[in-house]
Amino acid sequence: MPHGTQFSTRQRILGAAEELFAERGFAGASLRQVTAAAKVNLAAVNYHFGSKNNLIEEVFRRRLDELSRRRLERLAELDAAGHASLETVLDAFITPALELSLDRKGGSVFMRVLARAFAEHNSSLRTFLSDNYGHVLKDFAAAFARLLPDLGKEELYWRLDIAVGALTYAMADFGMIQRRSGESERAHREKMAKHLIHFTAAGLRA
Amino acid sequence: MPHGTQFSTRQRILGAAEELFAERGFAGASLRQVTAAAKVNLAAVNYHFGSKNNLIEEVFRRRLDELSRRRLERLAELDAAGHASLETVLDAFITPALELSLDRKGGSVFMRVLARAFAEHNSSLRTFLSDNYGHVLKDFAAAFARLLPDLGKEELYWRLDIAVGALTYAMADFGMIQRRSGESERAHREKMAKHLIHFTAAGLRA
DNA sequence: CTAGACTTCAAACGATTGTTTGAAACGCGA
DNA sequence: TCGCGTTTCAAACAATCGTTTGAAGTCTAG
Repeated sequence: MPHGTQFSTRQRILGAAEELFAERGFAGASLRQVTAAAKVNLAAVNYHFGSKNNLIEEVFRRRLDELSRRRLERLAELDAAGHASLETVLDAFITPALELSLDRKGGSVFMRVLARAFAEHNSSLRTFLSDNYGHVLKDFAAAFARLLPDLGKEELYWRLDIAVGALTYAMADFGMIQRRSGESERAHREKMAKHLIHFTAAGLRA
Repeated sequence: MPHGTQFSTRQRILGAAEELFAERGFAGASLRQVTAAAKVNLAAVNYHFGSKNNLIEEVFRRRLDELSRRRLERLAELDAAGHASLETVLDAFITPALELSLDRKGGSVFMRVLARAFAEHNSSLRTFLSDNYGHVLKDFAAAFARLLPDLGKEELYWRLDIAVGALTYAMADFGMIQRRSGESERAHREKMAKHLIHFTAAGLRA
């Protein structure tokens, strides 16, 4: 790492990798495709990141550090203000992801990558994500436990597991509903978030 | 195709491919790994299936033909008997997938492969699945529309999209809940199906 | 202006990818 | 037993994979 800002090459690689991993998967996107899309030299990946695996982890770290911070921040605000409800806690989890998606041109690029990670069952990637960001899910689970005191622990965990599935799948835009022509990406995603919160809250209450 | 039964090589390849695609993805599992696991010659894949892409499609066809048939059969039974409710229709969708999972030693191998297909956003695989098995989802959507007559069409589609996400994710066993030691795979999966139906029905009603 | 750390580059490394080849082995009807 | 369609096999194809190399280029502190 030198002195001045080093955004250029590193960030270009991360951006291109994110899009190609979302589109073709981690194994399906080659470093040559990534570096070509980023318009940098092939060797730049191993120079800046060491290996393809490290690049993959860095793609997650770049987004998840801030995403986790924002989620926990919103959750803490709710607890402090005494405004915690199923709907507001779900909103604290979803809205930061929504904003992240809307930061980028294509929409939910990173969320698609994140959903891919769930499919990697025995990979070291799941260990990496669980080790580094598992505490976020734990904090939210504790908040839901407080809001649903009548639910047994096992019952609660089942419902949370299903809820995470619904959220992951929907935020990754894996479904069949297409954005209506003329409707902005923002409007489409916000409508989805609204339905998602409504649906999941009802499922958790059941 | 010769005279006698030809289960051996073809079926061994399909079984090994299914497991490796579930574990490493379509791009991540090579034909050499597949043929080694199936204990057949490398060239057998191209001889029996023509290409890797055709093999992938055949992995789906082998399971989805019967799965779709059973799902529609159960749905038709419900309609004929007048027993259709949110819970029973969800059961008609989930139980056949559950039985398919329990047919095999490892549990939900094929369901994991199926969930991988959802992540392949622009691939020809999604087109193949949509073209050949889209009518199943359509029939179920129609059944739900009849059961939720007060819901607007757009509202209904949003909820169904979210429901499919929850079902896909859960049936693929992507969640964090582990089977309890001492608990059978069957008992674990049936418990999941019960929670899944309860959660999703509540979300659809909302 | 020079020394030296940092970054980029073209080129190549061996390994692995999907696919093709032609010969060998097989299985059954005639 | 012969002959012939079917299947298996080892070997090789060009292409692509992740990674490494050493030289060329860029930049700033001194």
